[in-house]
Amino acid sequence: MPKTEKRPYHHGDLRQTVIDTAMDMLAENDDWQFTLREIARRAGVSHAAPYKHFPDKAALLAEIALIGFDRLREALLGAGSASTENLSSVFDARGHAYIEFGRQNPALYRLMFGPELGKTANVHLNERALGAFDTLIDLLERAQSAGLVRKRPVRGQATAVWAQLHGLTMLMLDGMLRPEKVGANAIDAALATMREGLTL
Amino acid sequence: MPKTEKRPYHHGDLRQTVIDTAMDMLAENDDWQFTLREIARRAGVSHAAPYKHFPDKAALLAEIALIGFDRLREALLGAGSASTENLSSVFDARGHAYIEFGRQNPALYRLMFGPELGKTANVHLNERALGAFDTLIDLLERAQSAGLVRKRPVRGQATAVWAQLHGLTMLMLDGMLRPEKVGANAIDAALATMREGLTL
DNA sequence: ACCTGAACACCGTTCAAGT
DNA sequence: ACCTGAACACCGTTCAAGT
Repeated sequence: MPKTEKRPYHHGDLRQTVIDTAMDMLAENDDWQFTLREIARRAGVSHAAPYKHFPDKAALLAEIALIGFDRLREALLGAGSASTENLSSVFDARGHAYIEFGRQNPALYRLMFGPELGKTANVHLNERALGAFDTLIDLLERAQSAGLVRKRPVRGQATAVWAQLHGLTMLMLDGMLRPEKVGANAIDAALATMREGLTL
Repeated sequence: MPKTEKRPYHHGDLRQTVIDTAMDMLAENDDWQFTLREIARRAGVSHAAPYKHFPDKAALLAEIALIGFDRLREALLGAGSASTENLSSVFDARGHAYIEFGRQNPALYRLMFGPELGKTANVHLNERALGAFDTLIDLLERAQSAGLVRKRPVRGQATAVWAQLHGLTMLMLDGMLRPEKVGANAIDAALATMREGLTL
């Protein structure tokens, strides 16, 4: 809340304020072009102040991407509890939850998978990103045991599922899934095709 | 070839030189962060000169993205001629050709699907991008008639295939398909899963 | 018709100096 | 321990002026 008030010389919790401000700005555009200087402006501090809390812009981006992956994981786990029964509805629910996360957080999603996180961040990042991946692998293993999914190497299946969802999300955000070209509910149709690749 | 020679006041074909130089710079990095000023420097002209040939940076990006889509289409058409027989090997060949294009032109591929082309370009761009999509739809229709592919709405299947390939390509470029996590040949495995979603 | 040079309004980043 | 102000080396873009 406290964004542009008059502040004493010492801010209090500038680090968190910088992150929050960046998140706010992320929510304002489809693309995520925010600038450190504008964050400082909004936070009411000098443009050099953030450097006391983050070594550089890339470090802030990495921090934010981590938050993004945490939120994505929560959104996925929140969609359908993974009881051994009705596993297929869990797949459906999570597939839609994934794409919906992208639709509702376009700039954040782009940042999470953008090339700006190249070197430094990817170590920590992939840890958490691939946490959700492990959940997917687990789900597929149980679905195979339950006879719901073809017995194939789960890692390959998980890769296929993730790439399918990521691809759909990205093409949607890029505006490439135009209804005239691709059909009205192309996303549902694509998910159905994917399901036929998995299910027995 | 003629890149940094001494030039007369009038360049000759600066427009093409700018495009070529940008393409060269695209090939030098995994990500595509080139700057108009550096292009001008390499081309041996003032940094204002390119503005006589492109209204702004976005226009140059759009031009280059178009070239990228043309090259991708060529790469796809070059991989397996679409005779009615052995359609499934055509699918395989083109799937691999798609991903291989991304691997060999990472910066160009990222630019083609990047958010920088948002407003202006997407009209013309989608025209050509979706040209390849029409080819895919045609392929799927014939494969359905030949009894090789499940009879489902082709647009949905085409969307699934494109999203799968785009997702795999992007995750690969982002370094998210690490062999330790995802298996050594996760891409082939994912493509196999996709094929099982299509074939009878 | 095409290009240059200086200028404007921005960046990210650094660093001595302030509180 | 945390923040500021000025400074540096860059951008993209514009525009009068040069050839």
